[in-house]
Amino acid sequence: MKNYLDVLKTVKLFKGIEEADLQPLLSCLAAKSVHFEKGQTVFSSGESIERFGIVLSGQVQVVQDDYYGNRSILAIIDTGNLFGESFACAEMKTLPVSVITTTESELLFIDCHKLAIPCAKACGFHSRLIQNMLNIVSMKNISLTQKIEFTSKRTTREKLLAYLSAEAKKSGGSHFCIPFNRQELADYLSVDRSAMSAELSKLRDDGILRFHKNQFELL
Amino acid sequence: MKNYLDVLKTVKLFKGIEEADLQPLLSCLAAKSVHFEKGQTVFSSGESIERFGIVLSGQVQVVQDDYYGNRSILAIIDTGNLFGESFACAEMKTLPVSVITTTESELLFIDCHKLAIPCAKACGFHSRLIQNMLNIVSMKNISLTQKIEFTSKRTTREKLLAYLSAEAKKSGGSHFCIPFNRQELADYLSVDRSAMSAELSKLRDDGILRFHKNQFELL
DNA sequence: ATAAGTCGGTTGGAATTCCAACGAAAGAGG
DNA sequence: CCTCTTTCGTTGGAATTCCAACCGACTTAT
Repeated sequence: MKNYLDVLKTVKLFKGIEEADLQPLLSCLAAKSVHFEKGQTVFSSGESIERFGIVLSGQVQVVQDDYYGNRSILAIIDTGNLFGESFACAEMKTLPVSVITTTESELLFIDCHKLAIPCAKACGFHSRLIQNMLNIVSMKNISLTQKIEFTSKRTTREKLLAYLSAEAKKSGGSHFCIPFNRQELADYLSVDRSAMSAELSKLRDDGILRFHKNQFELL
Repeated sequence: MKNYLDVLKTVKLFKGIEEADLQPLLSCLAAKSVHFEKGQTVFSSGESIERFGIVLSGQVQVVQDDYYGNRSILAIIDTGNLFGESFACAEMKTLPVSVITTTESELLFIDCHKLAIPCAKACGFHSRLIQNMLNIVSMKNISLTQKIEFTSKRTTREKLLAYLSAEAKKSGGSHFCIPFNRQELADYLSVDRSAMSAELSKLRDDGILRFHKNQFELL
C-alpha cells in the first residue's frame, strides 16, 4: 500500500503538522485506510456515523435522495478533501445523505471522538488538529452564510450587487477579480446565466459597474 | 455581580458539564464577563477577533454594512446563545460584520485558543467542551446547507416541495408539522408570502399535498 | 486555414414572481 | 357582542425571470 504522504501534506486538517509527525498522529487517531471500487456506497443515508473521511485517491460524491427518490449531487469531493465531517461532528442520528465513490478510491477514516479527546500520549499536535478542524468547519460556515446573504435577495440585480459589493469590500478597493466565469457565477447566485448577463450590462449602462472578463470595478 | 448560573446551565456549549464544574471551567478558560450599555459596539467590522461571546443577559445583533453603507441585521442573539464563534474559530483577519448591543447586556468572552488547547490542569470537561463546540458549529453548518438546498431551487413550487419533502423524510412519515407560519416559511424560503400561499393551494388542488394550519401531509 | 468548442452578450416570448389590496376566519380583550 | 389584530387564501396587473436560440469573439486542434 502507498502511504499517500504527498496527499496528506495537502490536507487542511493536517496543516501546520510536521511531515514526520503524520504517521504517529494517524496511528494515535486510529485512522483506517479502506479501498473502494467505483460505485460503492461509503456512507448510507439513514445510518449514524462517528467517523469522517479523507479522500486519499479517487473521488466521492455526496448525494441526497428526496422523498420521491430523486437523487441529487450535493458535493463532489476530490483527493485531499474531507467528507462527512459535519455530520460526524454534529452526532446526527440519521444521515440525510449518502456518500458514493465515482472512481476506484482509497479513503481514510477518522473517528470524530478520537479527534476531540486528547490522547493518552499527550501528543502535541492534537490541539493543532482540533484547531484545524474547528477552522475548517467554521470557515465553511462563514462561506455558507455569505452565500445565503446573496441568494436570499429577490432580484438578480440585488443578488449581483450584494455579491459584487462583498467582493469589493473584501478586496479593499473598488477594483477586483472574481473566481467565477459567468455560468459559475449564475449557478452560485442561483439565477439564469443569460438574465444575469443582461443585468450586468444594465448595471454597466446605469454607470454603476465596469467590467471586462472577470475583472470588475464598482463605481 | 450575579453569577448567571441559571443562564450558563442552558448554554449548549456547556451541555453535559456539571453545575459544580462550571466555575472552575470558566476560570480555566480565562472567561471574562463584561457589562455593556445599550447600543454599544462589541465587535467592530474590520478588526480581528480571537474571542467569541455568550449573552448572559440582554441581547446583541450581528449586523453587516455593505459597500454603500447600508446596514442589515444578520442575526439576533438572545440570552444563552453564542455569537462570533465562527469568526473566532475561523481565525478571520478582518471581521465582515459588527456586533452591537440592543439592550443593556452582560456578555461573557472566551478565547478560542484556550478552548482548543487542553489546559495544564488537564480538566476532564475540556474535551467535552471541544466536542460541544464542534457540535454547535457543525449543526449550524448542516442547517445552512439544507436551507441552501431549498432556496437554490428556481420556482416557488420546487422550493416548497424540496422543503416539505425534507420535513416529511425527517418525520419518517407523510404527516408532519412545520415550525413556521406562512410568513416565516416564505422568509425562510426567500419567496413572496402570497405567491407561496397560492402555490400551496395549487399543490393541494393537484392532489400532491394536504394541509391545515401548519400540519401537512405529502401524498 | 478550417473546423469545432467555449464563453459571454443579446433578444423575444412564455412563465413565474412580486406587489398591493381585499376578504374571510380565528382569537384576544373589553 | 363588538372591535381590533393576526393569519392566511385569493386575485389581477406589473415586473422580473426563465428559456431557447442566436451571434460574435476567441481558443484549440487538425
